[in-house]
Amino acid sequence: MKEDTYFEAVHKIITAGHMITDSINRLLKSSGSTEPQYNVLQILSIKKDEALTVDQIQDGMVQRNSNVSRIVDKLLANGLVTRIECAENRRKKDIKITKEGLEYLKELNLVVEYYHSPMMEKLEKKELESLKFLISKLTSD
Amino acid sequence: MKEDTYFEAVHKIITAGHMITDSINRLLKSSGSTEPQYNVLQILSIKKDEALTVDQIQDGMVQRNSNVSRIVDKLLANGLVTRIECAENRRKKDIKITKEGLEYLKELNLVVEYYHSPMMEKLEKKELESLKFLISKLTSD
DNA sequence: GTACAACATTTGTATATACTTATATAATAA
DNA sequence: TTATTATATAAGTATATACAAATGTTGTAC
Repeated sequence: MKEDTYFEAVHKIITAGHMITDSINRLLKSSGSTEPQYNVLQILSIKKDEALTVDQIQDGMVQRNSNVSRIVDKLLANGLVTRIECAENRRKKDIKITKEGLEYLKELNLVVEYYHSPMMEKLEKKELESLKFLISKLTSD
Repeated sequence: MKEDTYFEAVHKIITAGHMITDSINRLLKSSGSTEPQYNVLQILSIKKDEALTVDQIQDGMVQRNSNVSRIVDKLLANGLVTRIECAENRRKKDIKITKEGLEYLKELNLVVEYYHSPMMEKLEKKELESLKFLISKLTSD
């Protein structure tokens, strides 16, 4: 029955997704960080020369209910990001990753990549592309 | 590059998994429940005539760090499960879903199925099977 | 048998999260 | 202008979660 196959597939997506973030979170904690903090640093690092607002960071977060303000508070306290009032719109905040933040992110990336390395060999490139395609199709509106 | 494809695929799994559980959690809260509570009820309903221990329930949980004891406390307070000392091993607890629990679960399932119904049409049976296969392969040890 | 380790669950506690409300700024309309 | 509404972020608060420690039970070595 198709319905059963659907629920099995979705269950696999859900458990795999949670299992991966849980494992990474545990590893990151050993390095003094957390998955949400890592997530914010990563988002900021993509366009490391331009500032992002809280909203823009929120959009990229895995856990959508993350309180980015408070996560940024913590990163700020550790000198990993800067947060200044946006010049054009003083409601917004310009948040940027610092040089220290980028350095620290590199360390965290090593930990995360080490976690992924065995999994990375499990599927061929074609299979990974197929996986991407199928999930995109499933979650499209 | 294969590595990029890998990370894109994994990112899709993670965001899809979290997005689905978040959405379902929000819906369940409108029905007076939560995703973890629903998860426990579902696990208990599969073998509804035999009791499960805290450990066995834990194994089936999406969020592995769920404190099953406390989730069961809440279900118990609402009469949805029973919890008695296991006869063979008094360290264990025999937890069972009640008739009320099964009825309530039916209601929750309607809500959850309604959420899934549009997504269920997105992929063909063959595609769902392929998805299952790929995630299994990715997460196998 | 008594001690000691292992096991199953619960409880304590600090932190994080979800959700609401508040604050401040900006945009719009009368 | 000055209300009014919308927007962006932060703060308040209750609940949930993560992790450690405690409790009670069983298994095992001596």
